[in-house]
Amino acid sequence: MAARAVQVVTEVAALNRPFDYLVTDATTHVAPGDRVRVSLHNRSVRGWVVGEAPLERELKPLVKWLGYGPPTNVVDLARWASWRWYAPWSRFLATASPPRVVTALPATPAKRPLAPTQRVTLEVAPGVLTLAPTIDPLDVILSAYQQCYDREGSLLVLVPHEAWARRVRERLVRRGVEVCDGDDWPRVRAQWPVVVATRGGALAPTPRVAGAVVLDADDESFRSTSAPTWHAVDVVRERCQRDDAPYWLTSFFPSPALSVASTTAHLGDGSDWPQVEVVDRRQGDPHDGALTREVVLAAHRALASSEPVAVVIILQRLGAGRLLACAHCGELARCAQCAQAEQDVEGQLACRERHDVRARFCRACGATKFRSVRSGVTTLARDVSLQLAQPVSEITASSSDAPLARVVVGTEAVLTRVRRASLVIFADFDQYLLAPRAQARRQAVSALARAGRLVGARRAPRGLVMLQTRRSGDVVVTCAVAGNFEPLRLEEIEDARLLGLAPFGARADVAGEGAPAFVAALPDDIVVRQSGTSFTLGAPNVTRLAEALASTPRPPGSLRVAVE
DNA sequence: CGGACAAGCTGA
DNA sequence: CAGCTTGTCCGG
Repeated sequence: MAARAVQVVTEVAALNRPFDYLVTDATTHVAPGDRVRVSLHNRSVRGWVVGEAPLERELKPLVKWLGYGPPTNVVDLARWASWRWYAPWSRFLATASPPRVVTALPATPAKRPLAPTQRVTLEVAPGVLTLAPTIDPLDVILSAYQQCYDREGSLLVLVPHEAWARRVRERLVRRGVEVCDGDDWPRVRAQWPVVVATRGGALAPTPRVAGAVVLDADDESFRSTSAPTWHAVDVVRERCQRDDAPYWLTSFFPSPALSVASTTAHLGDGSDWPQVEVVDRRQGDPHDGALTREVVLAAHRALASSEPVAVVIILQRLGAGRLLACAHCGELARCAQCAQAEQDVEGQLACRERHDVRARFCRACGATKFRSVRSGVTTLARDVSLQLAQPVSEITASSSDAPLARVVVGTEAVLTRVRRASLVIFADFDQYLLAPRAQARRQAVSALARAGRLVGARRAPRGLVMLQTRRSGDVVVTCAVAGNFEPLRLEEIEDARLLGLAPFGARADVAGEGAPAFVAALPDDIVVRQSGTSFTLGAPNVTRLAEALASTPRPPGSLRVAVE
């Protein structure tokens, strides 16, 4: 047999290119994607075979075949991702590889058709789907499964969190679908009929995708928080285009990046959103406690219902949501005008609206020492318990599953822990509206949607969501009342267009010792703004940004590039 | 990245 | 001039 050579990308991230090695008698079966051990500069390193190489000179031999790696389509996809997010190819190959060596693959089961009784009549066209809260996303998955049934390859289903992924798998198994966990590397590699995974599943090592579904595609968890900051939804879109496969992206409220230039469809209408009532705190009695009079009345009506959990009260603490309490008497620092909590503002005290910037002393006892109170939820729970004369359960992301009282107070974590309620109250909706990050408003819509699931928009009697706010004219609030978020979506698209945000532009942050030299060498059409020691790049689109980054020589010194 | 090797510095 | 540090180069 003729001698053969292969290209190998190593785990040495700084060497972001392949090296050629000779295939030995012991490694004749190596195929692209396989994990191998090679000798590089007198070091023994692991790597991935990424292709065949010409045999034009003396080459070092492959040291060892270690096991299976991603299939060729994912090797290519990883290379695309490394270009798109300016990161080493090996980083994405590692994401698509098994944590432990895999030397054997299971046999793939045949796809099984859904039982006629379980078929969904709903036929959802591929694209971006605006899903009202009461629509069960499982119907979208089943519809996608039916539509992709005759296509070769796996149906890839991505969900934001593992707990949700587990629930989706269980429900699909009950319907007789051959489904596997995205972490079950050998099965995914063997092209299992359906793969349900979280973010990393975008690079699932299935040799071919028949189609893909991403639930809650706007969820932040689809973006990697550590470098490279790649986005699973972009990877899925690219992957489906490569395999000529359809994809469905669901969202309560599609972001501009998702909905512009995609076919979008709506599932459900205004009546699938909860009934929303606004309580304007500007007109309320300032002596009301944490809950206004209207809310207390509504809570008592809800307590008369038969729901085990009648009332859910949400207090989202965004950003620096700390309260200051007097270290001497424990009184909270509150604004004399609006009674909202005061924060430290350059050594002085002031509420968020800066009604009265005053010296640091306690109004009750005059002491000047304050301590920071972490738990706004605890304080609220105590107030609510007094106001409603009811026992109250507290839920935060860290609390354990204890039996719940009929009134539950907590952070947004409540929305995932409680299944049903007849009334959901947002104690301070302004937390979302006043937060500096634009993302907070999106979070508000998502929280409203999840609250809608709790109170069941279609159930009779229809449940209720109440918003305590001082900004009743805010577009988020008016959309919530109307059960129609189209005005907010159009506003977001306009903002994105003006600011050159996705999909109307692409950005990257560049930092490190090499950053000044690097940005100076970029092509002219890349806009560079300096902010402190780092730089922000702006380009007309992601393709142009990636091209510009790839074509610019890397200067000596460290360089951290975060695309988008 | 990290090993190899060369050039530079130090001290007896 | 041995022995050590620091810098630059380059990998198949």
